[in-house]
Amino acid sequence: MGASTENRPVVTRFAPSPTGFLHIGGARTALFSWLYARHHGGKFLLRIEDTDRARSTDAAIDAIIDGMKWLELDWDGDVVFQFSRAARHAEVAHKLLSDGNAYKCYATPEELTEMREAQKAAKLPIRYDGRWRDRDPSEAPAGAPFVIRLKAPQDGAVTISDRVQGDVTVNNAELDDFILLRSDGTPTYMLSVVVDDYDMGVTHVIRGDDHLNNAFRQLALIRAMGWPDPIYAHVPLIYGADGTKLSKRHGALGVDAYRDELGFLSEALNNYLLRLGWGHGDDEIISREQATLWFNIDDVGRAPSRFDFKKLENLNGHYMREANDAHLAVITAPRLEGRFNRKLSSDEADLLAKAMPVLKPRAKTMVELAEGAEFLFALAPISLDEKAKNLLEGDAIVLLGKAHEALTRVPVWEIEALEESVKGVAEEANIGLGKVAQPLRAALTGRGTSPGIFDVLVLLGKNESLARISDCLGVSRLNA
RNA sequence: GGCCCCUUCGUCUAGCGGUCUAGGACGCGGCCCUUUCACGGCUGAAACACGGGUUCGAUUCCCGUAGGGGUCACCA
Repeated sequence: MGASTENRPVVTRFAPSPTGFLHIGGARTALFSWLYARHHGGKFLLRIEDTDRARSTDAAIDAIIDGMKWLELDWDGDVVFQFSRAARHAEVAHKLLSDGNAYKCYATPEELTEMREAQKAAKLPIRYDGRWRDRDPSEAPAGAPFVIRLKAPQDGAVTISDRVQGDVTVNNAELDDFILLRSDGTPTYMLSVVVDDYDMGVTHVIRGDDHLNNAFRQLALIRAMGWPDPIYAHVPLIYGADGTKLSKRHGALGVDAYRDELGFLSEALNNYLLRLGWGHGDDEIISREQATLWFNIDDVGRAPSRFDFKKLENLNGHYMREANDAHLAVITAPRLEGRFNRKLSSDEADLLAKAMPVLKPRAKTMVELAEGAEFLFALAPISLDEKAKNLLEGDAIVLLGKAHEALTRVPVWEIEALEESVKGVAEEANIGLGKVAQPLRAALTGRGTSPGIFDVLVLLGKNESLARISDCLGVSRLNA
C-alpha cells in the first residue's frame, strides 16, 4: 500500500474535458466535489482536461466556466489547463523510464490491431500483450517511432477502498501496460490526470463511475512514482427515464439548456442534482448552506439513478415561489422581449415585478412564467386562443357588456371595489360569479386561464382593461 | 466475451438484524379551497428482483440466479 492522504486537508477537483457543454452528470459530480471540499473547509479546484487538441474547443471551455458560475460552484485559485502542463507530464514519463518502471514500445498501430483481433478470435481478454516489456533496448528498430508504456505489476491484486463503491479488488493480471507517452511525445490522459492531481495536491478524487476501472491503472502509476494514494469516490452515473444511458431526449443537455431553453433556476437544479443519489432523512428542500453542512460522500448511493423532469419541475416551482419578485422579473424580461421582439419599457418592467406574486404560483419553469406574463404586454386588440373564444360564445357577450358598464362606474380601481362591482353584475343576473368572470378573463387576457380576474384588472389598470373589453364587444358586434 | 459495479413504491430516496402492518418526496387518483389555472390542505393506491443460506429473528449479513450498467484506444 502506498502512503495515505487521509490526514491532509481536503482538496478536491472537477476535471472536465472541453469537448462539449457542461452536462448534467458532470454538474452533479462537480457539485458533490464542491460540497465535500466546502464541508471539510478544504479546497475545490477546476482543471480543464484539454489534452485532446482535436476535440477541445474554446466554446466548450466557456460553456463549462459559465455553467459552473451559474450553479455557483466557485473554485479556488486559477483554472488549470492540462495541455499547458504537457512538458511536466513528459518529464514524469521519462523519470519512470529511467527508473525502469516504464519502457519503450515499438509496436505499430497495425500490429496492435492485429493482436487484438487475434485475441478476440481466440476469445481471450483484449489487452496489450507486453511484447516490448522485457526486450532488450538493442532490439529496437533504429529511428522507429515508439510510445512509452508503464511497466505495471503483473502479480497480486489491488484493492481500492472507494468512498462510494466500497472495497473493490482487481487482479493486476487484468491490467495491461498502458501508454503514458504517445509516439508524438504527448502525454495520454492516464498520465496527465495522475501527474496533475499529484502536483495540485488533490487528496480526494470524486468523479464518475465510468472511471472506476481507470483508477486501478492510475494507482499503478501513482505507486510507481512513490506518490500517496488519493482517496477515491466514484459516483454512479445518471440514466435516462427509461433506465438506459442518458441521451439528448432524456436530458443529456448542457446546463445552459436547462437555464435558457428549459427555464430552470440554478437553485432548483442544484437541489435536484443533490437529491439524485443522495438523501438526508426526509428532507427534500435543501439549501446550499444545509447541503454544505450535511453532505457526506460516503452517503452517496452506489446505484445509478434516473433523471426525472417532473421532480425537477416541482422543485423549480418551489424555488420560483420562494424567489425574490424583482429578481424574477429581471430574468423574465428578456424572455418576453424575445417573444415580442421589442424592449420592455421601465414601466412595463415594473408592472412585471408587480405581477409576480400572482404569476409565479402558476408556473413551474421560467418558460411558463414568461408565457403567463404575456397578456400584460400584448398590444390591443389582443388575440384570443381557442378557450377564450369559446368563453365568449352566447350570453357571455351580454354579460361582458354589463360588466363593462359596471366597471366604468367603479369609483376606485382597487381590488375590493372591483370585486364588489363584478359580483354585483352576477347577483343582478342571478348567476354565479364564474359566468361573468370567465368572459372577462377571455377579454382581458385572451386566455382561458390566468391569474385571478380582479388581480388582472388591477394590473392592467382601468384604461387598458376597459379598452380590451370594448375591443371584444366591438368584434362580436361586427360578427353579429 | 473478460473484468468490475448495481438491484426498496412508476421515479428519487429513508432504512444501517428486531422500532417495518417499510417512512418521505415527485408523479397518479379522490376530497377540500375556488371566478379559470395554479398554489395550499387532507386523503388513497403503490416497493424490499428471485432462490438459497447465517441467525431466535432478515429489507438490513453471506452465496448463487436473473436483470441492468460501466470498462476493456497512441479519447478523455
